[in-house]
This record gives sequence, structure tokens and C-alpha cells, in this order.
Amino acid sequence: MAPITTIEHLGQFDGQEVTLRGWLYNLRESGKLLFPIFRDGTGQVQGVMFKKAVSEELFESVKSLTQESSVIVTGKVRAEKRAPGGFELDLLNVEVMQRVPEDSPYPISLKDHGVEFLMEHRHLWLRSPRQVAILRIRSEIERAMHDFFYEHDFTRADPPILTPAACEGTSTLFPVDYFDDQAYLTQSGQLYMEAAAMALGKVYSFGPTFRAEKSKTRRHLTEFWMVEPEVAYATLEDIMKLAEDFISFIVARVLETRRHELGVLGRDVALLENIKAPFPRLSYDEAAAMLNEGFAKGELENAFEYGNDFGSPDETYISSKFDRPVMIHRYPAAVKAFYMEPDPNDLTKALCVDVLAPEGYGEVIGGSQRMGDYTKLLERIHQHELPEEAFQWYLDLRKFGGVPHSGFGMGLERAVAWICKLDHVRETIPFPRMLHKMYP
RNA sequence: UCCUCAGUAGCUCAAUGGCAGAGCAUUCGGCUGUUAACCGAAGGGUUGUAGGUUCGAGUCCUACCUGAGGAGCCA
Repeated sequence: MAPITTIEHLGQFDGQEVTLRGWLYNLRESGKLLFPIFRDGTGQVQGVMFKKAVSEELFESVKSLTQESSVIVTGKVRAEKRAPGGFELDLLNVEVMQRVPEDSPYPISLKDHGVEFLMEHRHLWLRSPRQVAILRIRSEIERAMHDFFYEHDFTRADPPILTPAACEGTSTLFPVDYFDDQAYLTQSGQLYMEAAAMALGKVYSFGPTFRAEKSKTRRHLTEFWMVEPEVAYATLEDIMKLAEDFISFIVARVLETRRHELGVLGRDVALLENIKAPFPRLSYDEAAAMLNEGFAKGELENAFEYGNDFGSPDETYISSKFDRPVMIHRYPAAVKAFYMEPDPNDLTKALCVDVLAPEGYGEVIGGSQRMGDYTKLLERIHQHELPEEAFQWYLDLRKFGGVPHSGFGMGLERAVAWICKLDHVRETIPFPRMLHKMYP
């Protein structure tokens, strides 16, 4: 019996017989010669079968194979310069597990398809080489993320997904019936992570997050995954340092272990190799000045109004001036969430930071130093017309040993989209949930 | 919610207001080194829906539906 292996490990079996278990990716033929290409999730390999070399029955069964039929293939591995992976398989046997019938052929051909069609067939689209590469990079980023936080002595703590009220009071929530009570799907674990940080010191969470905003752009999903570290005794400066080290670590890891996949995507690796801490830092005021200058030079369509949050074109403009992520800090408190600590040097500003990814990918990280004072926090809750009762536990954190603390949240899908240089975040997650899109 | 664009064969697209077409996919035939292979043939259509203008509408007009991109909002 030939040993069972996978395509990525074929190189270890040069000259030997092996068995692969996978699917037919494509079939080319030239007279009495067949070139089936197999895939198994780890890569692709071309098989070669001469009519003379095998039984009539075997030749005919391979010749009539249809795209994406599942097969168990045995053959002899041979180094081949012309082959993309460096190896070919001289076929000895092909056992057909399930043959895709020709009257309902595999819908996703090797030619171009439109987005609507591909999304409708997302369960099959996942098999395409490009989607496989993206999901492998996503997985590697998740792994790097956990490695980073464990190496820095963080403890992972999981915040609830069902929550009784708005965390931030800003974005729109998905309501859920909770035994005849109203509950909501979480839009951020942050407030709970603050409580966990007071218990464990350095904590982080990673989980799904839900936003019911009617956003329909390439940067939005209604369900996305967020990683949120929270650190007791950390200041804004501490968390900015953490954020740039974190991003640098992740990018370095992808470059180290997923170069092949970046190649499949045609990603310009040189741009990623720039991504090393420290990152440029701009205050809100400096960034605003930059936007005014850009508008004066005619590089921006609309004038920036000081005091507002940056719009999407503004962020793209600012990040286009740098070769690595930019950290913009100290926004006007009025445009930010209620829980942020004011800047002692300018009480109208908040001690917060947004990290803008390069190449127009926008905000990937938002973080801040959290409000430390009980009375001021209560005041903010009233100002934002939030229900005080729901935040009593959160206020308690300032009553029982309150300390300065800070944290940030990174949207995984935006980070993946940037690192892979994708047009849209919908390709960064196996089954994206978008405005009016739940199938498959 | 608003703005812009699109909807024709299973898929990707063409068709000046005048016979609804091509490539891919599928089926059949050919080819002993193909690289989204190639060559030949066949089958495949309620042109998103409803109404209107016209001798005549895929094409023009109105409404609606669906999708895409963007704005706002956000990670």
C-alpha cells in the first residue's frame, strides 16, 4: 500500500508511490494522454496518464471525470521542472468517490464570474485557490495574534455575546428575544474586558461582534471578529506601543509562513516588509492640518471641518502619505465614545488612538485610555443619555480600586483584507454576513 | 436613509429602435506534454417584473424588484 500524504508534502516522496485524497480541479487531454489536475486543500498537482500504460476501463473513467469529482489517487511522484509545484504524479490508479454528474456540472468554472454569482455559491467558491490562500492567511493571523498575547503574558478572557444593553451607545444593535426580555448581540466586549483586566491585569478577547448598521461598503460586515486587549495600569502611550508591536508581529509572521499564499494573491510583499514599529504618530490637530493642506493643493475633494471625525476619503488621504500604518491620537472628545479619558493638557480632547492601515484600508484599530474617575464617568453616562442602572457594574470598577487602564480593538477582517490586499472584506471570512445577505 | 451604475443562454459578456449572438461550461468527434490547452460539431433564450411610447422595443419612458460601488456610520 502506498503511503497516504498531501500535496504540500509531495516533495518528500520523489520517486515513490503515494496516495492522495482530494478533488479533480481540471482535466486537460491530448489524444491518448490525460492531464488531470488534483487539489486536496494543501495544493494542486498534475497527474499524467498514458492510454497505453493503464487499463481501458481506468483510462475511460479518468477521461470522463467531471470538475470537482472527489477521487482517491495513487501514483508515482516525479520531479518535473514544467510543473508549477515542481512535481507531477504518474497515475497508477484513480478511485472515484463521487462523480459530479454532467447534467448538473460544478457551477464555478475556471473562467471569470461576477460577485453576485460567487456569493450565492460561497460554499463552493471557498474551494478556489485564491479563497484557500486567503483563509490560510486569516488562520495564520489568528494564530499569530494568540501567540503574541500569550508571549506578552496576557490571559484570554471571553466576554459575553448576549448583552443587556448597548456597550457604547453609538452603533446599531441586533435585538434578540431573551425569555421575553430584550437582549442584544454584542457590539464590543470592551466594557467586560475592563472588568477582566481589573481581575487579571493583562487580558484579551477574540470573538464575533455584531453591528446592525446599514453600511454597504467594502469595509463592512454585520458579523465580524474582533480582538480586544485590555491592560490595567496602561496609559494611552502604552497601548499605542502595544498596537504597533502587535501589528508588526502579525505582518512578520505572515511574511514568514505564508509567502506562498501571498504569491497566489499577487500581493506586493515589499510593501508588507516595511511594516515595522515604530509607526508614525499624528495628533488629531496635525492630521487636520494635513487635510487642510491637501484640500488647498486640490488633492482632496471636500474641505475638512475641524472638530468632525475623519471621513473615509480623509483617512485614505492621510494613510497614503506613509509607507506603514499611521496612529492618529487625541481626537475631540465630542466625536468619540463616552468612556474615554480626557487629555489633561486639553480637556476637549480624548486620550484615544485610531490606527489607519496603509493603501486605503482605513481604520483597523481603535483604542483609548478609559475614563478613571467615578463622578466624571457618571456625568458622561448622563450626557450620552445612557441608562445608569445598566452601567452600575461598570461604574463599580471605578469605585473598588480604580486604576488607569487602556485597551484597543482590532477588526480581524479589515486586517486580513489589508494584508492580503483584497478589494472587499467579504472574502476574508468563510461565510460573510452583510446587509440583507444571509445565504449560504 | 441618500447618490451613481447594472440586470440578455448555467457563467462572463456583445447586439445604431429593425432576423437574439460569441467565448466558457455540457454532449459528441480529433490530437502522445497539455498549462484558464487547442481544433471541429451539437443542444441550450418568457432579454429582472409590470405598464407605456412606436408599424416595430433587449434598446426609449414610468414604477417596482434584485445586485454592485460610494456617502453617512463604523472595526
